[in-house]
Amino acid sequence: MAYRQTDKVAARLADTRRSILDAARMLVADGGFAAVQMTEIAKRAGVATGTLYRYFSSKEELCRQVFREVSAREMDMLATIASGNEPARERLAEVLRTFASRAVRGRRLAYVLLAEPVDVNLAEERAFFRRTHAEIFAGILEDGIETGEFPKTNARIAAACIAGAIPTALIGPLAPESHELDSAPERVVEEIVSFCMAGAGVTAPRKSNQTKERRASL
Amino acid sequence: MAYRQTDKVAARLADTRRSILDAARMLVADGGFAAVQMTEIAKRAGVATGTLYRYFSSKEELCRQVFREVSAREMDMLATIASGNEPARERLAEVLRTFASRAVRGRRLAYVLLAEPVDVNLAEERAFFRRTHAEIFAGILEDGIETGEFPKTNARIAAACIAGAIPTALIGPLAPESHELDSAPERVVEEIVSFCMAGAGVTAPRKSNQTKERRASL
Amino acid sequence: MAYRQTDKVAARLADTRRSILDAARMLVADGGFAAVQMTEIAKRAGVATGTLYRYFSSKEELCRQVFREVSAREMDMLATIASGNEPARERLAEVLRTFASRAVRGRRLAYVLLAEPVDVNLAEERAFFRRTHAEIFAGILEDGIETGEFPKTNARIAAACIAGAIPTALIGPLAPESHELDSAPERVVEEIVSFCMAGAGVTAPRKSNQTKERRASL
Amino acid sequence: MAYRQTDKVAARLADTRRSILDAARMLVADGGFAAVQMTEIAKRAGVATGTLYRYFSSKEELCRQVFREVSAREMDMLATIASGNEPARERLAEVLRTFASRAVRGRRLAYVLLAEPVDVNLAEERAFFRRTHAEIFAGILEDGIETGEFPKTNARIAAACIAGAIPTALIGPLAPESHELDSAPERVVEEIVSFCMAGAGVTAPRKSNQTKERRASL
DNA sequence: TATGAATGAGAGTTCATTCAT
DNA sequence: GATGAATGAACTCTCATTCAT
Repeated sequence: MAYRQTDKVAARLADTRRSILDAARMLVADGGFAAVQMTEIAKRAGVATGTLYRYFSSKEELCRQVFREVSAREMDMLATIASGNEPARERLAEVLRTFASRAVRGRRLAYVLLAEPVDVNLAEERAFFRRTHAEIFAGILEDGIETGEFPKTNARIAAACIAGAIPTALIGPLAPESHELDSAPERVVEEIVSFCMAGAGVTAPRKSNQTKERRASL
Repeated sequence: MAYRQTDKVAARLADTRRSILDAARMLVADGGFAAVQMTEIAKRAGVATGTLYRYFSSKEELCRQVFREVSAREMDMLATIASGNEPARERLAEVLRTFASRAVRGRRLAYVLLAEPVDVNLAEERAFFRRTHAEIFAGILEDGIETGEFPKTNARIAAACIAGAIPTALIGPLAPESHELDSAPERVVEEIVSFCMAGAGVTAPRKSNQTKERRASL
Repeated sequence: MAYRQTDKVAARLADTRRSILDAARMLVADGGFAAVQMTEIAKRAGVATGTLYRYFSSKEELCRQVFREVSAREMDMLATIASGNEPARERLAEVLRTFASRAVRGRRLAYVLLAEPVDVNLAEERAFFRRTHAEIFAGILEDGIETGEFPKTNARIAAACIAGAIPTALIGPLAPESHELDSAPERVVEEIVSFCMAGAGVTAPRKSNQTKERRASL
Repeated sequence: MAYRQTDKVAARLADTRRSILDAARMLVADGGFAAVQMTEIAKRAGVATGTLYRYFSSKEELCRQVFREVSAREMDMLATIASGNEPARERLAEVLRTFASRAVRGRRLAYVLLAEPVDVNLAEERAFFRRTHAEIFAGILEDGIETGEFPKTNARIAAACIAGAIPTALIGPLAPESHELDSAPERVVEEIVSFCMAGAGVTAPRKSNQTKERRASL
């Protein structure tokens, strides 16, 4: 009885925590970290502002957690593909396609994760995210160089180029006309993938069927 | 009569204006536009806060001016190279080298110009800058495609990839270890240039002598 | 559960709101709307400045509310008398006495309501107040003209004269020596009523008992 | 020679002083004392802001001087009429007409003089003005009471009523429709004069020719 | 434990006044 | 004596954080 009760309580606590993080993530997706206000998070989560501080010691802490959660999902997805058994060339293409197509859907959130924020507090989190991100790319490149699939280049730098090229090509006014992105996102994604793979010294393989099936909501 | 030495006075005014813009630019370079405070600008410029408002009608106006100044310098420099008579391949390499090597020095500022801002007020300025920026790259690519130097690709998307790849590869924790950048920036720059040119379907030409001579302080 | 004693909480909120409005009204009475400062209101109300903004969206809104409250009380009181069944002559006398005797107590506040403000924001409120005010007088005058109690004159203009004469005669240095007002306010009020009624073409009736009983704090 | 030079200098000083006072008066007429800014006065007067402080020790001092000048003109005009040899009844009518018709032209300035300002600094000046003003009316009333022309009343209070009735009837939204004032100001003035004289216990005499000729710009 | 009203430091901006020229 | 750029205290308003209930 007591045990179940505790269980229930713990579940409720976890639910509240979830609500808060979800509310915060939605706000971040809408207006970036700079636009997030504690009052607004509380309102959306259906709790009082004071309650936020029972779950997170500060706004900074809450924002970091949001960042961590969102970026972890992305990194896991890419890491899974990267650790596969396919040839490096195919893994690279798949990773690039996944990265790019997911960024297309959740452009705002992708920007928040990838573009430098004004919040200095999140720099650390972002550093970790970007580093991991680049390491995934670099890992595949190194594999390919080792097996001779790719020409010998500085894998770290090429990885960084890729990590920058993709979101920039997709986000903001630099990107192709928005309607192009909205009407034929796959074509844009393929162009970007081609550019990056060419940059790494290989040609892009045909698109596999797997890619399509991955859930694409960021 | 008072103020007879109009020249002297005008010079002093121009100096003050310069001080303010310089102070603001330094703060922007340190923490981005969002972190800029009028009080702090005034303190660094060695003037009172009220003085700022004699030169700029609002914080927004001052920030826009800073943005415009910094971005204009960059755009002019790249546009000059782009409009040269050399083959597209050489112009592209030169533009990339200039862009990259300048960004290496003023990394923080380069980011501020290129990455998406939280400041809605500056969106207009940035949009113009990014568009112009990408158009410079795209123009060279199109030239090269027309002359047959480059394979046929979507110049706009490739341009966007380049515009993203370079600063990302240079800025922040994604970048190669800082000491690598600081000790041998040229090697890093060359790797990036290689990547981007390969992405566009050509190989990078040897570095010309011109590049080195351009002032590289952002 | 928290805040179960909703009544108590609501009462406290209402109290705070009251404190703020009271503090603001006192400051307005002291120095007019132009002299009101949010910091000072907060200090007098015993709250933080931020609290003011939980109750009123801006200084303007708060000032409007103060104006509305004070003027509504006055208008209601006069309107009630004006809508009575007594002969026009008696209603006019009663209205004048009420107006005058109330203005004697809250001289400064009466001025603020009636004299033209510098605050543009309040112009709307004041316009409504003055119009309503004058219409009450004009209504009685028109009634009296119709029944033949009063000679035929321009009721609107006479009403405006009355609305101006009374506070001016009572407020500020133009008024009879203050000690006269303080020691025998009723005599002064009667003289003013006589003047105004004579202006409208009738003689003042004897003072009824009702008048005395109306609460006279503005 | 030296004498003439000094003379010239003194004249120039006087001119500057005049320009400043004129500029200030214009601004006061436009927006009241609260809207006056030193910078703006200087600009209109064609001098530097610093120069203002060579002629007036502070903004307050300058405003007082403006107030004094404007009010002196009005008081002199009324005092001259009041000190004439005509019967009290005629002098009262003339004074009222002059006061009212001048106030019609310079409504804004009339308000500034008569309605209580928010500036506490000017209270003293206004007190003097209003007192003198009322004394002029009261003097005529007392004359008339003495000669038996007017019924016995409290002259001071009646004077105060008059002083309040006239501007209020003319200024602001309480006043008859503006177009009425603009199209037929004389009719409105006559109604007001009638009201005030009736309030004092006499009937208004026909309008004399003199009144018309007085310059009516406040 | 949850509440949400209250807090108050700090933001951008204004303007009467000063003082080097 | 005149100039006008510079001053900085004071204004209104915001929002992360706290704490009595």
